[in-house]
Amino acid sequence: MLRLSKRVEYGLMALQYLAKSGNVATAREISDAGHIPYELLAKVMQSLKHEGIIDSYQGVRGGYAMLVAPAQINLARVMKALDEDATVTECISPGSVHEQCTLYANCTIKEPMQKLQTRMEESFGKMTIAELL
Amino acid sequence: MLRLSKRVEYGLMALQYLAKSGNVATAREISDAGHIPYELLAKVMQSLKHEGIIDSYQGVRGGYAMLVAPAQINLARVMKALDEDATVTECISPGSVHEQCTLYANCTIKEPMQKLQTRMEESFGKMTIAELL
DNA sequence: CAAAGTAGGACTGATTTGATCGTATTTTAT
DNA sequence: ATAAAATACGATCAAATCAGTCCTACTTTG
Repeated sequence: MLRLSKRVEYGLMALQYLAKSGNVATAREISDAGHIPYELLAKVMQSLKHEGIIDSYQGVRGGYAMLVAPAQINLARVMKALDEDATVTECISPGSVHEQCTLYANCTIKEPMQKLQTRMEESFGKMTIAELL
Repeated sequence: MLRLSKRVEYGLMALQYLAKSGNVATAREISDAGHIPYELLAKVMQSLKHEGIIDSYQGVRGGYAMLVAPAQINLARVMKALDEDATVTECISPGSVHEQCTLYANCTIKEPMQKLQTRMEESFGKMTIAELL
C-alpha cells in the first residue's frame, strides 16, 4: 500500500501548527484545530518529544513547543519517531533478524532493494517542516 | 509501515528471472526457483500480464515471457500493476473520493504531500528491471 | 483426450493500524 | 492545600489490509 501512517500525518500537521504558532500549544488545541483524534495525537506528541523534536511542559499552562528549527527537521526524522519501521523490505529493517525473512537466503533482489531504500531516504531527507509552512 | 508488498517483491523477482532467462518460463518454475508461494505468484503474473509487461501462453508448453525490454519497465509501473494504491496519503489516491478522507476539508498538508508523492514517484520511476540484473 | 498450463473467484488467518479507555503524574492558580 | 488542567503511558478493541490457500474453469499441445 505504501502509505504514510496516520501517526505521521498527524505528526506533520502538529509540527506545522507548532511551527506556525511559534509558542506553546496543548495537544487539545492542536487536536481541535486539525480535527485529529485527541488520544492518538497525544501519543504522537509524546513520540515526537522522545525523538527530541519538540519539548513538553506538564501541568496547567503546559503543552508542547518546537525544540528544533523547522528547516532542520526532515521528514525522515519525523517518520523515524512515529513509524517504527520505514524500510521497503523486511531484510533491510534496522534490528532485523535476517532469518525472519524466509526468503533471505534465496532472495535475488537484496542489493537493488537496498539501493531503492537509499533513494527513498533521500526523498524523505530532503523535505523539511519548513516546506509545510 | 511503508513497506513494499509481497506481491511487488515477488513480481520483481519474477521479472528478474524472466529477463535473465530470456524466454518462456512457467509460474511453477519461477516459484520453485525463488521459493515463492505458487498460488500467489500465479496471481502476480496475471496482474503483470494485464499491465502489458509480460505475455502469457496457455496450455502445455505455456508460461510467461517478457513483452517489454527490462530497461523500459520501471518500478512505478510494476507497483501500479501489483499494488493497487501507491499513494502517500488517502486524498491523493487516483480514484479517490475526497470525502473519504474525513480530514480533507481541514487538512493543512495537502500540497506538501502532493509534492512528496511526486518525488517518490520519481524515485520509483528511475529504477528499472534492468537494474535488477 | 489427457496432461500441463494459465485464469480467476472465494475464503481464512495473521498482522498492522487506528482509535479508545483508564489511571498516574506534574504543575499552576486559587 | 487542593482542585483543575495538562502530559505520560500501558492496555485493549475494532477495522482494514495482506499473505496465503483452495477450488474450479478454461486453453493448448502432444
